[in-house]
Amino acid sequence: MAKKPTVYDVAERAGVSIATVSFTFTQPHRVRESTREAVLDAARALGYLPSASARGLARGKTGAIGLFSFDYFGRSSTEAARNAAVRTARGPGQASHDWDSLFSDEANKDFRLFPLYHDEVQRGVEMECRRRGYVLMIGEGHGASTEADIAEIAGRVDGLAVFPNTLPGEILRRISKRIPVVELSNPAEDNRLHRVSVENAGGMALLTEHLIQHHGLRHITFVGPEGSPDREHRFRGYAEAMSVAGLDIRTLPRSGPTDPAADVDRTIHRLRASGHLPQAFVCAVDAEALLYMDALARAGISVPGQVAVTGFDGLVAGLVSRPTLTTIRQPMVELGSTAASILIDEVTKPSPAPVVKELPVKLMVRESCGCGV
Amino acid sequence: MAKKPTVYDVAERAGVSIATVSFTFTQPHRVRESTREAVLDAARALGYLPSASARGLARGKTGAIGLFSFDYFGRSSTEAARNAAVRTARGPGQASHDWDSLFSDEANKDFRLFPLYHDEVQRGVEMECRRRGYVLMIGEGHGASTEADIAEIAGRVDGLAVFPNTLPGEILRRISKRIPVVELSNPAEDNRLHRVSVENAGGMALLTEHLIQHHGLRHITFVGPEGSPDREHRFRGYAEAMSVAGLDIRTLPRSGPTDPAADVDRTIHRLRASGHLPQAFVCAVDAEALLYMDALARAGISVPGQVAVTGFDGLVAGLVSRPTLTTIRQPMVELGSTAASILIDEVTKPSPAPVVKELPVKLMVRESCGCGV
DNA sequence: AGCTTCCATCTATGCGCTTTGATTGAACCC
DNA sequence: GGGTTCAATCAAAGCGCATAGATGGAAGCT
Repeated sequence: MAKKPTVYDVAERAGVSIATVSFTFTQPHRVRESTREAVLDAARALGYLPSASARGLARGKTGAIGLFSFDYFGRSSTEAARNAAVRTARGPGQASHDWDSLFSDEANKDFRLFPLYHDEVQRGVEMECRRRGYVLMIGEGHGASTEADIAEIAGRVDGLAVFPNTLPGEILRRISKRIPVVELSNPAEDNRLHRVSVENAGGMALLTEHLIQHHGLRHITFVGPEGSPDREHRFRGYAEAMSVAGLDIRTLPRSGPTDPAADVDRTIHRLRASGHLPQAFVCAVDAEALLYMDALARAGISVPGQVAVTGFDGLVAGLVSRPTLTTIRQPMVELGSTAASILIDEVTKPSPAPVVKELPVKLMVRESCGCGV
Repeated sequence: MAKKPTVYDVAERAGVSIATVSFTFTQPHRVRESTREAVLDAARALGYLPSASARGLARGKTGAIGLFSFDYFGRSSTEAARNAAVRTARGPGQASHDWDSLFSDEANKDFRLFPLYHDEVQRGVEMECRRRGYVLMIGEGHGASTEADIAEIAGRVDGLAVFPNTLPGEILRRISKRIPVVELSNPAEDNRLHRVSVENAGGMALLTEHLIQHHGLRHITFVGPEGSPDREHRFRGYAEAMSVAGLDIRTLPRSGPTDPAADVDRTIHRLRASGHLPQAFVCAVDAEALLYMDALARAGISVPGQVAVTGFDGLVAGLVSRPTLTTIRQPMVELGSTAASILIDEVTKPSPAPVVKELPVKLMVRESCGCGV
């Protein structure tokens, strides 16, 4: 690691001023061909690479977009996907703790075995950044990220995309005064950030209507972990479709994030005991649906024979599960690329008002609703 | 986007010098409690965030690690995983072009549906970076990346991890003079980069021995796309195990990357016609194994009944395929975290010689070799 | 020839921060 | 009380680059 060469070194070797060196890299047309060659030769010979820090400082822009994502440990959705994979791979008879024996690497538990929601979104961001000549900086956080964590990212990008519930609202508001911030969900509060979301309500209404009209179901219960704005919007779609059809709206709480599988087992048991098992569980997210399919299988209840189950997201896990999962697929990659696009536009030319986009979703009719079995 | 506040603004508001502001953020113990509070209050009031560019320039380090990865379009391994997913989801009778109808988003073809090799490695890099207080910068490339592409990344990180075949060797060598570079594979040439790889030869030997000793197979053919150093090392392991057992070494070329499925179909057809179908195909990578399992199924040949198939990598796709794939699992997450770790160590305290690590692999005995069916 | 234009290049400044070495008081000691 | 120490703070010098404005010279025009 020899001392890093700078514009000064290149300029000296090429016999020009540093301005000329800078120009040959940033505005080649302003430099005569012959001198340009000389500069490039010198740069090559010295192994020169422009320092992004200096460049960013001088220009007042970094040329990078940040994505603030989850950290991956202990998230229940990840758990659910893990379990789904095990069930699929080993058949319903196998307990899910077999997982570790499949992939165990003592020092290296592998928590991430399906491309989940945020993975696909990240891919979209990457693609758009690349297309527009930006680079991507990845940060990870959890609700309680410290100021320092986030400054580490926010200080080095021109725009920031964040998943919901990864950063405290107050910090987000502060950051958004300096750089554009786009949030990837329906609004939890009116914080005037840029925003890209999907047709949560419309999609869920569509799905619910499918169960009502195509399958003639009437006892349909909505389930799913509370606390996310997306969940509320989806519930609204379900509720609307049920009202229109003159059906009762029913929803079940979840006691908590500890051992969700056992929690769902208890719920199923209680419902069956009281004779109130619904004809369908409409779940707020795929991960929850997989959890319910698992629990129903354990209880010896056939899906979709006795009870239908649906999800929302469109994870690959729902495509390889048995039965395959009827769900609403979000355009996750597009979600990411749209977010990046908004940010880059804002960097270039700020708009006075927050940009809000809602992307269409798509009903994926598969087996778990009772179709095609 | 009001004018971004700087140390000067904070210093003025807090009634101190900029040095004191800097110290309260970087060496809090050096400033008196009361002034520290004053500075932090001022910073909060102004919405101050330190500029990473300025900081990087002043410190001579950026605090970021780069990962140079593939771009995702048109890669055959991705194709193979896609097809495996379809086969799994729809049963062997369904053609794989059904895929698009499953997930179609006109404007947004979704090429990335399983966590492939590089996804898992990336996760490892992310984890280690986070643990050590670095941020991650993602770049994507293809063999022909321009100098400018790569400078964009290399100029803004303290260390760079690269997948093999993503950057021309000469550029890599140049970059490695300025910042540590670690390559994620066995060496293609002796370029004196840092390196982390896995026991390619040993793992493949182990797998081959399993087929020979446990299943008593004797006609075993090695297949897999050429051109990667990893492939060569794996072939060596296979060849050694065969030699030790006194068996013939056989390998099949692949005609090219265009329509690999048809290519494999032809290969199978030709082998069967000539009566030389082997008892097992030992594949250099999981993706290739999935391709062979597909082709064999299309030809009406039972796996593992008539022919065994094995892979190498340990992708999730091989866990959900039918039959499940016997393979060698690489510790991919650990591969990534080790790479990041090497880089960060080098940034802190450069070592005189290239650091080379080889990680252990693990034999995953599943169904496609003939076990447990 | 004398004028203007225009192009290629250079000089000089500043981007926001870190860090060294200097300065100032206050506390301490004999 | 004079000298010593130490903690807290500050002034100033870069870090490597972009860029506005200055400069000089060649070409074009009358």
